Amino acid sequence: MIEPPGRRERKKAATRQKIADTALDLFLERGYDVVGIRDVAAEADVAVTTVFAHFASKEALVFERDQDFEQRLTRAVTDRPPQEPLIPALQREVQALVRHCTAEGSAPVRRMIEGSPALREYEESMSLRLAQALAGVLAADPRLSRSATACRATARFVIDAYALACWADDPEATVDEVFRMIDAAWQATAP
Amino acid sequence: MIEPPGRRERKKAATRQKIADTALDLFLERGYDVVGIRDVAAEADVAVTTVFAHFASKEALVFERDQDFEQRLTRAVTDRPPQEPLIPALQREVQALVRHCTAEGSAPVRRMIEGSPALREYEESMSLRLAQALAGVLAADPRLSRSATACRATARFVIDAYALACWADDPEATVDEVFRMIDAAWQATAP
DNA sequence: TGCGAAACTCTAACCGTTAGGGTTACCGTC
DNA sequence: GACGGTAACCCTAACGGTTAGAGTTTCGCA
Repeated sequence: MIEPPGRRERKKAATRQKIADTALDLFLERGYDVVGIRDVAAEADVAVTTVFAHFASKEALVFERDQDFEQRLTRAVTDRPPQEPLIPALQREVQALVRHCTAEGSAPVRRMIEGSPALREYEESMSLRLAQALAGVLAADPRLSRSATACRATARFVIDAYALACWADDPEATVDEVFRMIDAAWQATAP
Repeated sequence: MIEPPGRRERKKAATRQKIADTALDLFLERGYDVVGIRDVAAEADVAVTTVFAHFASKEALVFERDQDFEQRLTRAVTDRPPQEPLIPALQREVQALVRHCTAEGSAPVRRMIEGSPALREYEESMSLRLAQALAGVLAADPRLSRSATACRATARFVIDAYALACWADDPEATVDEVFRMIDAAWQATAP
């Protein structure tokens, strides 16, 4: 099924990777806001337009690592075992995502995000998209049958847990504590 | 105590007001993204730099109306009667804020916000600031004595209720429903 | 009256982003 | 193996938000 990609696709992927790597290196080395897109393009030896052919914005260069969060979260809901309750399944997945974000090597990147309002805003807007996707699968799950409002609220609460934990001193404990609240909130929506 | 402001301050306020009014008029009339800052400045008969002396960004021109949300929310917590429980007090205030945002005259503005990703992102980032301020007063309230995490989570949940209701078909019912969830979540944090 | 400062002005740029249009390199087909 | 289509890439030039710098007007106050 999986054909080995042709030269064309390999070159494209290589270009994308090189841009992302170069950008992150430059950002970490000199600072996010003193490095311009033109610098990144020059260092990666591509045209500025090529950068924007691969990435929608300067901020997107920083968050390439967590592209698949949306899929992971929605699958945690749709692919959970038949009798598995919703909240613990979500909690496990959020723990995994948070671990990924607060891993050893991610510390400099997180410090960089913390220091740039533009990056923090971008992360928030990603979270919003995440919450909307999650609300969608919650509303569609026949095992749940909750109101659209309950689904949307729960989705946002879950993303809140993720966002809070990413910046907390003790991420794992934060997820647990917030999910205790989410569980209570979810029970309160039982039809 | 309150001195009548001198000519200087009155002129400054008038300039600010004129810029905001002109901007909103132009935005609603021609569309947010086809109207540039230079257009606004020209129509208001001021320099572009003056616009930015009064407003931090183009988006801020649209949201001048709800500057005091932060103060209103925090006061709803700190100024509530001695024995008044937290959640209903917050719920009332959120209802008021939502009513303000979904009032008759606000419809065109909300449609404009809906149509512009930049404006929606800006609104989200304002919400984040709101949640942080709220978390602060919750943590400081001696009547509550909950963990910092519980305060932060609750604050975000409350802002979620506000954000969801602003875009819901039935804002008032949405606030009520989400606050039923928030109440359950908050009870679950009792020490 | 005159001084200091705040409000405002103009000019000229910086930076992210995009449109337009051209070149190269790969892929599938005859 | 030549060949046409097209995806990836390039360059130039611009647009629009935003800011620095430096000058001018207007106000408040001594």
